[in-house]
Amino acid sequence: MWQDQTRCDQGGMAVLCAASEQIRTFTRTAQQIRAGTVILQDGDEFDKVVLVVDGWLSSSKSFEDGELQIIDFILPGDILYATNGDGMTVGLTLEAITDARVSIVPVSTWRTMLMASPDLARAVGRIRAAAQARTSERLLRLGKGSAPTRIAFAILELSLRLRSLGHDMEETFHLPLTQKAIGDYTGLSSVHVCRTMRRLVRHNILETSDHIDIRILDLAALSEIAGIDLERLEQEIAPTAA
Amino acid sequence: MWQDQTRCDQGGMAVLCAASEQIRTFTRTAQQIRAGTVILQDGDEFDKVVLVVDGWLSSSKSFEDGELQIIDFILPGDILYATNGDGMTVGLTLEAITDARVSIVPVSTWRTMLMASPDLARAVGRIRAAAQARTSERLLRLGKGSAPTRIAFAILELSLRLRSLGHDMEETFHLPLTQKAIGDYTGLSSVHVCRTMRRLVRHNILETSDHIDIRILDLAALSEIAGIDLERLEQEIAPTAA
DNA sequence: CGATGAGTTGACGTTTGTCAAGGCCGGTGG
DNA sequence: CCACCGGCCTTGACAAACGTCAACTCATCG
Repeated sequence: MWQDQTRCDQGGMAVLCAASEQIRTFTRTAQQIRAGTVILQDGDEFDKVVLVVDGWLSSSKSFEDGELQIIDFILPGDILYATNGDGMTVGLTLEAITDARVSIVPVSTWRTMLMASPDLARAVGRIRAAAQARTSERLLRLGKGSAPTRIAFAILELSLRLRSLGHDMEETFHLPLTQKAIGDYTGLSSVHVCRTMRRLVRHNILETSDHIDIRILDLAALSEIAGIDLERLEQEIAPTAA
Repeated sequence: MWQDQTRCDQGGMAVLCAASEQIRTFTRTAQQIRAGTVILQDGDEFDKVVLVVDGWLSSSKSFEDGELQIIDFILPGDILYATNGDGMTVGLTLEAITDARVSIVPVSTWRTMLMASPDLARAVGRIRAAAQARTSERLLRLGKGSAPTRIAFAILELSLRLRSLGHDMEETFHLPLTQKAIGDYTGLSSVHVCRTMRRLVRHNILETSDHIDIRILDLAALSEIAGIDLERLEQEIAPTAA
């Protein structure tokens, strides 16, 4: 079981809490969600803002034939604006990957909070900018990247995000994901994810234990395969305090 | 040459103008950009907001080897928040596809405007939500869609966006794009774009003239190939007045 | 102890990219 | 006016990447 729970006083959550006392209230009154629960279905009516306090969520979309694509993983301190351009419905399925705690805030409340605290508004702006930058990087790799590129990038992206939540990058880190989930995130079949990860292990770039506890052995090589400059990526996708 | 210029009193631009007198000022003082001009380079320092008044822009990212992915087309009435999570640099290359007119607004001015006009803030929220919904749909198709699915979707997405700018869907519409650009948008090679579009033409789903003036003959078939319900897609990606 | 679900590996088929050649069109310079 | 050139589209032949199917292992759980 995944017990290395991230704490709400770190990463994006810390930025938010620093910016607004009211956010801290939300972290206390957040609702518990059990792993596997579907919180929102693509097409539902919903116009609120979702604040993740703890745990991993995924937003996804799928075709009618069942083919599913994970749009993003949503980690503690992230904010999900899932509502469509019509302002009434959502275009994403939101699911808890691990046990999680989320606050669901009506837009009117949210807007009032942003108006009341310019610091909070700036912090939220940074968090949204970071999410958008991540999405752009991923679009590039889904469109033009090979399987190794996509997987290396996913691993580095998630390890950076975990690091900003207080994990150490030198250590082995655990992703609460199956290979199928990684495939749904990278647009690959689970079989090909397996093959590609085995190859990275054989080349002494990664080490795995329990199939999905990952330790990066050769960060430079992995970054090159991912097609990134690690420091630049961190600037892009890690929201900094305003 | 592309002369069917969209006008700033339609679509998203109309929504914005209705919400704020100040926006109308920006549309008058916008700067002219010539087709082909690179406005921003991935990595530049830049923390302003770009408002498109007229013409087509593209935002893109690329690998060091030159492989390029168009992240989004930016049409009149769209707003580009290109700044990264660090609040200082941009993670996108912004280029004018056609002659264009854009306003570049400092974030402080922009924030002040949003604070001053709740209507504007709501309209901007809708426009951002629509852009995000479009991106999610495209992520799904880049990850799990076949070439025909991606191309059919791109055509329908763009035709919907043009329609909300006042074009008629029954008519032939012109995309100011080469097949290479469509490939960069859909993550395909230009050769495969060509093949796939020829096949759609042979099946009497599309008709083309001048290679890229498109008329949709069988909207139902195209929607099915794209994997969408046309009405639902319009709800998602067309910002409605708040 | 069987059942289930995840990972692993091999064989094979399909989709898509790459390379190459040719055609069409608009522009440019003699 | 014409020859030439460069882009872009088109098509075919071939190669590479990735998905699918199937079988096996292993750990977990009831």
